Amino acid sequence: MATATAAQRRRRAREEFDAFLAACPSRQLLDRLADKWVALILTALAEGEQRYSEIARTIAGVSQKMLTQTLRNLERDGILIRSITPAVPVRVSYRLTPLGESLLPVVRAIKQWAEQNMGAVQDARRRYDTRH
Amino acid sequence: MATATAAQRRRRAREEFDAFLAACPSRQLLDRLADKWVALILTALAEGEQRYSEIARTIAGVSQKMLTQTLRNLERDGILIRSITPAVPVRVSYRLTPLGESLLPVVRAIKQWAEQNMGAVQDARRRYDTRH
DNA sequence: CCGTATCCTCCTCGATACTG
DNA sequence: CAGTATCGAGGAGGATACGG
Repeated sequence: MATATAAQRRRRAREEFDAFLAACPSRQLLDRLADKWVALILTALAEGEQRYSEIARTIAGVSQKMLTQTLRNLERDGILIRSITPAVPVRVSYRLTPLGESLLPVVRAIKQWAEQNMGAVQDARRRYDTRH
Repeated sequence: MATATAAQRRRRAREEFDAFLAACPSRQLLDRLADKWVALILTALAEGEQRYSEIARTIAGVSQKMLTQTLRNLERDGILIRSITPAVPVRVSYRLTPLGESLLPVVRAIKQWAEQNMGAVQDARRRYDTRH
């Protein structure tokens, strides 16, 4: 039956494309940067090493779970280093690696475009919404 | 009761932070760019005007629903223009606005960092995974 | 102080079917 | 050709409670 075959072809094409996207470096980077808390963490650590609780205070809206999870992901990616000072209570600090620091210009480029142009985007949205 | 008050304070702090993030230009831009299909659409349109079906063919993995939805969002944001040629069947074309074109260097910066450094990230992940 | 473990909710996205 | 409408599954992320 022709329709079934067409549906199967579409499914297969999608699976292949998903595999392509999963392997795509840009896609992977975009997924990381888009994580709700990554840009904020990178910006906080741009000024130097910070303790867990300092980051948590700076980024007042983050939950413990998400902060820990995001920091772990970034550590795994080699973007930052986690160092534990064994004391009571323990002291855990995070700082950017050179790889992490090399990401800062990209974050700043995004920030700069946003600050220069999101106003125009807002205007465009208002115009669109009144027309439709 | 002290615990209830602390919980309420946390909730309130989070709500304020959420409002801050919702208004943050960088956050808004990041959310757009991170949309699964936006970077691909921008890249496709970087070469010039394209018809709906051309974009759909180029981005083989996208569903009709998501392609239309993403294109509408980008049109609403003033990133691209949708033009309809009344014929049978109708012909709908999309092209970047100057605002949309100004976004291309940002996308390219992301792409460039990814292509240069995601290899290092992959290596870091492998090292991390074998250690843990 | 710095987490881990569960549960639960919202929201995105894909599948499918239908239309001018 | 270029959509729109509806439904359902899965995952992200927050609330809460507990642990070294």
